[in-house]
Amino acid sequence: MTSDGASTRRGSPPPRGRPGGTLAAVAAAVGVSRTTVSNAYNRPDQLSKDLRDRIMAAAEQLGYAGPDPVARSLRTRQADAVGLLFNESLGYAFRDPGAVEFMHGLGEACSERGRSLLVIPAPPGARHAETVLRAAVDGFIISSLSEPDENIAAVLSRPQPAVIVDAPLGLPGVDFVGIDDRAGFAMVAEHVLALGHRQIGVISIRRGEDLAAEPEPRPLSERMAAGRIQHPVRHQRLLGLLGAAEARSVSLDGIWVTERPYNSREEGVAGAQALLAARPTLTAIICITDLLAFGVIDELVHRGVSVPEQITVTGFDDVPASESYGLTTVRQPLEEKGRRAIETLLDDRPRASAKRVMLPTSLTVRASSGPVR
Amino acid sequence: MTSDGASTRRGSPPPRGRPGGTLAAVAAAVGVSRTTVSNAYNRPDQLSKDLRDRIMAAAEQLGYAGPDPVARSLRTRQADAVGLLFNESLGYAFRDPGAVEFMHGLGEACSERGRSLLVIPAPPGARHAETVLRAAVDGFIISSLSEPDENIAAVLSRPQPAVIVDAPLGLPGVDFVGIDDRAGFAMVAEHVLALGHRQIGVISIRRGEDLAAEPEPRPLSERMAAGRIQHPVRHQRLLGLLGAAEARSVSLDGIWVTERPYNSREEGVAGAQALLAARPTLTAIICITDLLAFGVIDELVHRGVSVPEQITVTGFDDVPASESYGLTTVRQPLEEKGRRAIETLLDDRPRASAKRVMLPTSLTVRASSGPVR
DNA sequence: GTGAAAGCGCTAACAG
DNA sequence: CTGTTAGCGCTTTCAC
Repeated sequence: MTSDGASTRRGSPPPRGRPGGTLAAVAAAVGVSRTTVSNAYNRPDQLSKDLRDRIMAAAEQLGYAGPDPVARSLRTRQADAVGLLFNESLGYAFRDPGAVEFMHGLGEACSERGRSLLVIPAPPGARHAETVLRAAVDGFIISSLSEPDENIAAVLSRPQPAVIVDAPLGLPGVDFVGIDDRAGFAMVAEHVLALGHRQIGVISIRRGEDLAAEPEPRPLSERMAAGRIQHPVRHQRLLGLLGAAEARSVSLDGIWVTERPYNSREEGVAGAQALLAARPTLTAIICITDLLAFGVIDELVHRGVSVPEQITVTGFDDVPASESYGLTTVRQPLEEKGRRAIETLLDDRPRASAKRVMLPTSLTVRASSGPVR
Repeated sequence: MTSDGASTRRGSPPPRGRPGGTLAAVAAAVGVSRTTVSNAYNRPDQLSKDLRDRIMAAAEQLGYAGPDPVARSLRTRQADAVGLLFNESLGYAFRDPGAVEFMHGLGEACSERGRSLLVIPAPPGARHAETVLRAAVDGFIISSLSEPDENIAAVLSRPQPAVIVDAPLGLPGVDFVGIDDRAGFAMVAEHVLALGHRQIGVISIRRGEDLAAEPEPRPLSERMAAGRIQHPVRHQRLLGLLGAAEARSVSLDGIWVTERPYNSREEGVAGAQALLAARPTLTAIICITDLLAFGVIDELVHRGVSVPEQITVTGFDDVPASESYGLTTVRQPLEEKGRRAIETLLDDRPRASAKRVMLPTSLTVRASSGPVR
């Protein structure tokens, strides 16, 4: 396991770095009490300017950079930091433009409130509960994890508040910020169906386990029936598609789905290849994310297949690059999701029950979708 | 100013969230000493399994999630987190694939050591010294900031160790991890020169101030002479180009540079347009980053200009996408840079002097560069 | 304006 | 295996 370094903590390993005095030392040097030095830093208006200057001078000379953050936190019971539990390894998270937008919102909202963001990677399967339990934060953002997760359990066991973003769904008593993935995805699906498409390929994502065992495209109905453990967000989106088809009484027989291990442009390429090989007659490819759709478009262009004349392509998220790609997709306010998450987490007003913030989605029709021919 | 929220901290605002007992309460409930409970969590092998189980049961019942991280940190003098001071706003940082690779390395290295990453955005001009001073971390990574920076001063005033990545250069006594940007950039420059190019456009980046005042391309020699404050990394790269030209006794007259406000594909497009408008005869465009080069290639393809037959394009960094772009560039081990930074920061062995880790760069020639014709 | 006293919650010797 | 003793460095009443 990886998180072992932390538990191997015995003896008193003198931490590296310069010594750095203490508040008490400064007080002694100036000949005042600790209170006064503390005031010099925290309530400058409580001292004469002259005394304050003398204290700061002494501090500087002693190499004292100000109150120790940890000690201060212990005393004030505020860590001035927010923990972010992410569903991916850090590096992977940063590669996903949707995640990036979201984190941007988080980051800005934190800055505005003088909080830092403590990023805690929680890739599926990794045992980082230790890390979660050791995080000095005022609260946690849990971002689109699947439910049975030891990290979530760890977060919820802690006394600090938490807000869940996107998933898991419906954890009782925990604040939630997200979108209606099902309704949102139903919008693109309906759009594609309305254009007359009946032979449709779907590219979704599935992580972990025995993925290699069944990478081949298969009918959507079969896939849904299999009901394997699936990420809630993905699952909701597929349900939206299903609902749209049912609403129109469209047969599910023409809808096939392939599942890829990552959300990346490359997997979009591979997904398109797999789909086209298995179902050469399809007229539309619906992707569960924009990134996958980019890969699909790349592949189709590469093959000389015109979009949307020959094949319609759609995404989901509306990340910044989607506009230049002319991608038909569903917009969700990613950045705002981040902001609202922080806002909700740090909102001190007492509440009767868990808060539930649902952000709007909207269909954005661009050049990548057109009527079937 | 933004960091004000933090300083408005008076009175004792009872933090939200469930109450959550203390170690002492658990000890009392079980009828043992605090040491024993502490041991139950930190040195499980020091107790009988039976007693430990009883303790854990009592803890669970009391809603005690384990030792308070802040109190533990105060006692052990370890925060189990490292601070990352970044030169950009969070969102912008994540948009840069080079930065993403680097952070990936940081993240992985942190995970392996059971550390979290506390991200502190430090966009130029923002006054986040307060945030830096309040961060509960074991040390700081300072990532490619320009020198006169209040945040750097704040970090260095603290007793914790720090390591500088890429820039600022040559801060005495502080560990450094980076590459030789000058020598690295000289490699591509020399490559382009060797291919016979003499009419060369350069796209660099400049942030802040009166940028709008002089966005027009101008001769490189003029730009270097202007000697405006410039980001060290960019400056070193341009120096590398200069050196390569001098080594070949190539006249600087044919080399023109445009500076863009961001490192993005879009700015690459704009840069190419500006350069081509000002210098229609150029046969090569050298970019200071891969991302800019992608934009240049996009624009050239869009114009029907063939690369490299008509115009050679080069980048710098060798981010993952560069391979599929067929971009000639200089490879730097971005992810390893992240790993080594953490490694260096957390290396407890006493050292005589500041460590200086220089990572290798190498020229990667792909399809985007060719002989002048 | 300034100080004395009392802990925040925990872990690390050291004895038993 | 378990308990006793001492703080880590700071902020905060409350009095002067």
